[in-house]
Amino acid sequence: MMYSKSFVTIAQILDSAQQLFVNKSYDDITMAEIARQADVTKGAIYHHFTSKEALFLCMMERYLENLQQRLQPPVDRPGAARERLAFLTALYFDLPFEEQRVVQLVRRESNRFRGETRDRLVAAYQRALPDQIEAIITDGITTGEITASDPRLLTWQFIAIVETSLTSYARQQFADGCAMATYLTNMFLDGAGSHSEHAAM
Amino acid sequence: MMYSKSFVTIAQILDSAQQLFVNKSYDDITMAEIARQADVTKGAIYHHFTSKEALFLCMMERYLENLQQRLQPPVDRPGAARERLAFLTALYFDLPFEEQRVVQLVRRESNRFRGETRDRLVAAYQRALPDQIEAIITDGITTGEITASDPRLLTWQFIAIVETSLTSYARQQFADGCAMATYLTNMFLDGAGSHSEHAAM
DNA sequence: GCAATAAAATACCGACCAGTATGTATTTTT
DNA sequence: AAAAATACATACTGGTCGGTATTTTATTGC
Repeated sequence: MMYSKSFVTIAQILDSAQQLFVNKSYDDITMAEIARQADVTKGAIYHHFTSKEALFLCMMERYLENLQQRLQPPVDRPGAARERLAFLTALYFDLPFEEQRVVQLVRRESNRFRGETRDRLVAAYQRALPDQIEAIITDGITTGEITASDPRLLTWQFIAIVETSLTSYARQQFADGCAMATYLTNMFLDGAGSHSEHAAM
Repeated sequence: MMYSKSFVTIAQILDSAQQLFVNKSYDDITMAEIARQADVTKGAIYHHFTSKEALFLCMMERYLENLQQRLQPPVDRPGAARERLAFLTALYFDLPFEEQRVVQLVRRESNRFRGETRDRLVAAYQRALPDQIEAIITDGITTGEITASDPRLLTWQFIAIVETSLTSYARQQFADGCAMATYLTNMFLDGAGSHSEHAAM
């Protein structure tokens, strides 16, 4: 074994696929395009992946598994939910912008798939983001820091708020990812309403 | 003149297109499928619409214009931002569930288009939702009811929070659309953190 | 260094689908 | 009621793209 050549090729293919799928929709990206971007031929891709769908899934699972590990520290460590959520969000914002946007593919493209592909895609996403955030939120509810409400709904709301920042307009409003993470976390916990005891920004 | 037969046919086509596009992605829906659903032929569709893209755009513009008018009352009337936002959201939830989901097509599919199609799609969406919500939020900032922050960002956050409710799981947590609208609005204004002076639910 | 096998390139196939060309029915106008 | 315009149907085409069959090249075990 030790077909290191293969691993390099596979990584090239996955990287190229990721880059292309982020900027265009699944159907708009052709296998030939991915091959060209990866500097290999279509035959090489089909040697390593059984189908376009399998390639997409593999790329997403690789990305999401990496994301999951990257976001683990604030989940494992104890502390105030506010700080842990802000920390997790800041870690996410540390990624290159293009890599941040890959998570959006789950929502954008998952409807296209059925059966095992869809299940695995959703499961990988679940592990990478909602499960980890929900763990922090559940802790926050236990300690009374967060209002007792459905944790899953709260998780979705938090993710939704963070995702609003994935635009160039939103980026311009903040100095860096850390400031943005703090703002978004505070917005989630304190809301947009005026109440003197909290500074939302 | 005024061939009423055409208008019926056109409406059938647009209704069918809307129904199909909500449940599957743009590329997965064929013109033949739309024709079959509308009980006409592909020729009939191409008689009334120059292209698939034009049909999609026409359908969306029709929907968004209708949505805009539907959501106008709380924008025009004065009052507390909290009540106006909750009212607007409740009006939205009064739509059949399938029609609520049509707004998601803007985010899901607008990347597919370029040039005029994209511009018109985004503009129609802007008029129907963000512009109207931003008007209320801006008023809320003026009166001090909402914290002074970028109104456009706040608008996106509000929309994002409301969109989290477009799942069957979220529906099950609430008795009706009005309760859901109140919860989501309060969540936006008061946040998820515990603070005795505000009841989040 | 030589099979054996994996990796990658080339050439091609079949299905699909947006869009068109063309013909026919129906309605409106003259 | 003839002419003209509109509405719709059918059959077809051109091109695209996922996938495969086959050949060539590189790598590995012996």
